[in-house]
Amino acid sequence: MDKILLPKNTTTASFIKRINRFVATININDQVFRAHVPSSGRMKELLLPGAQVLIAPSPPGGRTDFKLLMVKHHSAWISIDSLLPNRLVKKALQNNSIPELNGYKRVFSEQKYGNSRFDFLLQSDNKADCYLEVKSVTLVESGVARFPDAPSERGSKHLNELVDAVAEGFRGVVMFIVQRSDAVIFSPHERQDEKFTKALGRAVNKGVEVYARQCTVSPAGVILGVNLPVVIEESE
DNA sequence: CCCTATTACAAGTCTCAATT
DNA sequence: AATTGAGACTTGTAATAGGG
Repeated sequence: MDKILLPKNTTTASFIKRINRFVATININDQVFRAHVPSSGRMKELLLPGAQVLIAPSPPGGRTDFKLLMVKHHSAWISIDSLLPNRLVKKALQNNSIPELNGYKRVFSEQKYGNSRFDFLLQSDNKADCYLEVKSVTLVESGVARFPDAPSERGSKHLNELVDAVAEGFRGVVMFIVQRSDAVIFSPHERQDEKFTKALGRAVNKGVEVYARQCTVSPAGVILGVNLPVVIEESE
């Protein structure tokens, strides 16, 4: 089983507000602390005032007291650490437990390609190199997991670079890791980022493979779950 | 004057390169 | 071999600039 365990010294707190991209304030026993927000998404549906959050102490010497790990939403925990999916996928690759990506001998992290850096490069002696990009998803709307949570120029750029890689004869894969368990399908967030949605459709047409995975989330950790159907609507 | 648009800044973590 | 520094990465906020 592919699983990322959270540190044992976690506690809960009440979310107050997000100060900026990186910092939020939280309430513990009516005392206010600063907490690092380890995710670039907006998460405005999740980070509501009063929401229960799971936190861990930040390393000493930093500028925040705690780090946000999860937020409770409709009585379910959702992981908001955008780096966790990378660790999860890395573990799964090492365990050879992602059927679509089995059989590669070597795994490299953060490999440069063109002007981008992809999360993983998979290599074997007898097949083409495979570039893999992992995306963290925290937003679900009525069963539909959505990405991105905020318009991102980089997201589209990554997809286009994957298309280039495929055109060169490599294998290109993007994998969306949905850090919650209430999704039924995955679909790009067209309202939020039209460019990304179009880029994803184009990428698929050009041979980039797209997968989405659900997760089982609890305060103990995050377990990689089943595949979700990927639905990309044709808009043109 | 006010509303919109643009811009700079803040922060934590990771990687890679350079230095000890 | 181990440590350090720079750079990339990201959005909300505030300050500033520009147009009406």
